Amino acid sequence: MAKEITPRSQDYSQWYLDIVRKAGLADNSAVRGCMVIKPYGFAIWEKMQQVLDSEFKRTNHVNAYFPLFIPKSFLSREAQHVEGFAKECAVVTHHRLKADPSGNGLIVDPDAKLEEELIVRPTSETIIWNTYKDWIQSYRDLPVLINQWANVVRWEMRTRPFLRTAEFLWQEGHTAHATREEAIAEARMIHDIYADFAENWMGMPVIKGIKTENERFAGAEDTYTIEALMQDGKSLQAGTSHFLGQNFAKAFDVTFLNDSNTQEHVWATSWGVSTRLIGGLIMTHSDDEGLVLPPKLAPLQVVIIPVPKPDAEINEVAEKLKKELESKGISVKYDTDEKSRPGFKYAEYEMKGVPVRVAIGKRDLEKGHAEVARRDTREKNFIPLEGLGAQIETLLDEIQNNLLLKSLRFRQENTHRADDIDTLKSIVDGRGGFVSAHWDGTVETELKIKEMTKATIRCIPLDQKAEEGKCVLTGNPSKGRVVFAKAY
RNA sequence: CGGGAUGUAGCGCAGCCCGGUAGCGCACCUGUUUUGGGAACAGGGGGUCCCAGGUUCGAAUCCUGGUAUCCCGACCA
Repeated sequence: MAKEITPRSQDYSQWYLDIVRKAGLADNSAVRGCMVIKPYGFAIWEKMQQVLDSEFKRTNHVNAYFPLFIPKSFLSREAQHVEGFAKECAVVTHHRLKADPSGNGLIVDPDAKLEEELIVRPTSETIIWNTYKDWIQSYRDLPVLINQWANVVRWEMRTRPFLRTAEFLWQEGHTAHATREEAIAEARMIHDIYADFAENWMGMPVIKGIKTENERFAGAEDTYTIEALMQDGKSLQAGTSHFLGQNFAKAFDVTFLNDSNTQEHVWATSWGVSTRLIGGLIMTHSDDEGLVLPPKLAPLQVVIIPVPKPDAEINEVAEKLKKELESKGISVKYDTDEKSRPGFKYAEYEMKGVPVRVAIGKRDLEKGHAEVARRDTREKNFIPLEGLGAQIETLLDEIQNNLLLKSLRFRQENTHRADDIDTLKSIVDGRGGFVSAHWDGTVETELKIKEMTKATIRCIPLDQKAEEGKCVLTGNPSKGRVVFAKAY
């Protein structure tokens, strides 16, 4: 029994915080709203980075790095962009401290005030487009396909580890193109990469769609989003890819000469996923016993536990199995710590979401088998030592598939249709989930529905079927259903 | 940024009302016995009681001011 994790049924938020804490993913820090990502949590992020980074490179992107600070004036160049971010910026006003003349400690030196304040980047469009201006002259300079791995700061009023922190880690891609079509194709391609990553690596099914005017990125013409349904019936925006049109090119005066010698503004995209994905990963699979990780992203895939403690005979079998698994590219730990007993270790590794646990004791050796437990279903089986490595390899694939199937089933069971506002409200107020409903396409209606139900339009699904209908609120004509849900 | 609460050992808390040598559980260290689902016993270490001022012979406790965090709202990847 997991004695320290609050059950989901009792308090979902507390459960989430318990998992983050007890699985050793992150700690609160001395800084409000900022967390310390601990080695185990960071290892998951590193795995995510590896996969995404190689996908970006496969699609011809390169990495670069731009400054943490942005001159205040840059932010105001693009009108909607300022509006979207101004309220949550950390600002640097001085560059020096000095001893407090009236006692101990330090004060900000008033003589060290900056000419122009610097904003700690909430996102890098402005500093990057200011730079692109110098890089782009001709259609031959295009496209520019750059990604950066960075931290950003958004001064949020309320924070939760991974899901919303004042500082977070992410990647942000910023691309420049000669044509509208090419930029849109780029934004869509990245959208596909994000969706594939969510499903095939995280085992987290997502709805691919477009944001409504009200929900889209400040400064974008279109925002493509992936939305995942969490266990508590809320939706998590897991990644976005924006078609920025010529907004930033115009704001920063980035033009190029096309092949017929005319000046044009560049077309842009930007796209990002953040450490928020880790929050999504937790809330998609984990249970009351702790974290559950899909094998493809688990820092440790298999743990071998000697029962009750290591000895020469067990060590030999365990080490051999470890080598065999490692030769298949599987990460393995043989836990020879003699201070804690097997039961403690079982609970510990379940808490940490290690996909497969192998227990080997004297009795097992006599019978020529080992006890293999899978974290996702918590099933245990005795499997012959002969061929055990291959069995485990298969089992890891099975777990990966099972987690996706399970989440797909959950989403299916928690996706409903609503044809009137009362139904919409009762679903949202009850178990939550995705609600597919008609909407008349106006911001006013969306806001009114939000006010009444707390649900927002998560997206207009890309695979939206043309379907004549009436808006759930106004009864005005609608051409297709959109997805409502409460959001994180 | 509005409403409410809380800061005492690494973590979780009691003590405060009614001022008098700072405690409990977990964790940690040492030892012994244990060991197939979170071991037991014995001994031990660890504290600017959020900060500053005040009242007092004496403050974790009372008073004033600050500050931080958490919860509920509004705002948001």
